[in-house]
Amino acid sequence: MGGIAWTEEEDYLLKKCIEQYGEGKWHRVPQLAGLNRCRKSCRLRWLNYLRPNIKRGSFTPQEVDLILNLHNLLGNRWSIIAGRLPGRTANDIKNYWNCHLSKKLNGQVVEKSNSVKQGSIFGKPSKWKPLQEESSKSKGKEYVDDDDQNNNESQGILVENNQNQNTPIVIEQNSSMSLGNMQMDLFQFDQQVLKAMEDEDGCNKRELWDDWISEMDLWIDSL
DNA sequence: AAAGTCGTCAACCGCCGTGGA
DNA sequence: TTCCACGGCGGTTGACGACTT
Repeated sequence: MGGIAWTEEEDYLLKKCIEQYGEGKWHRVPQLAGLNRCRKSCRLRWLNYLRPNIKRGSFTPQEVDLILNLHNLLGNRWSIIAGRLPGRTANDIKNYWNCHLSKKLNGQVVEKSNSVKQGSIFGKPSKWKPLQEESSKSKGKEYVDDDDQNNNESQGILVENNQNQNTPIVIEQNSSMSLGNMQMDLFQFDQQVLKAMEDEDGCNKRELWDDWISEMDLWIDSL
């Protein structure tokens, strides 16, 4: 483990505290619960372990499929991915990805260190690595992903991000989501979003994103 | 049986965005 | 407008059990 393990007593105190005072106000939790832990540790322990309805055990094939597809679209945005998988925590999904999926996919479509390059509808400002650093990928030009060693030639289109010019948007062609018989043409959807974004000054990005998430929710609910 | 290596995952770290003063 | 505290996030670490040599 990466730190000092929580004891049963600490878990009990934290749980009791959250039940009494509710979630939030994490800065007060250590004091209220009588724990010698920082606010972040308390929050993490609650979210990843103590919270009700947390699903334990191995991931189902459906969940894995969903993770793969969502990661392909969103990159390493584990909290958003976790939001689409009821009962699973972002930490669980991140660990699962790092232990299983990234290795499986390494050399194919996604690589752990720069997975964010793939299929992100909206570039994430600041933390996301600008594609300009990649010699073979220039702004506004089609590219062939270097990481795709299956030679599937996963081509995409780089579109300049309105908000942060260092963070291009990458949409993979032929990207779709499949789960059983369900099929969703996300590339087509992405194109609609991009078209809409071109017409805006960037201020509506959040709304577009929310719309997209809502569409995703409806789709998942329909499964 | 012992030593070395690998895989897993809970916990920590540091950064960022946001909201209030 | 600036500063600060806080919540939240993704990346990383490291302990420990399982497996291999």
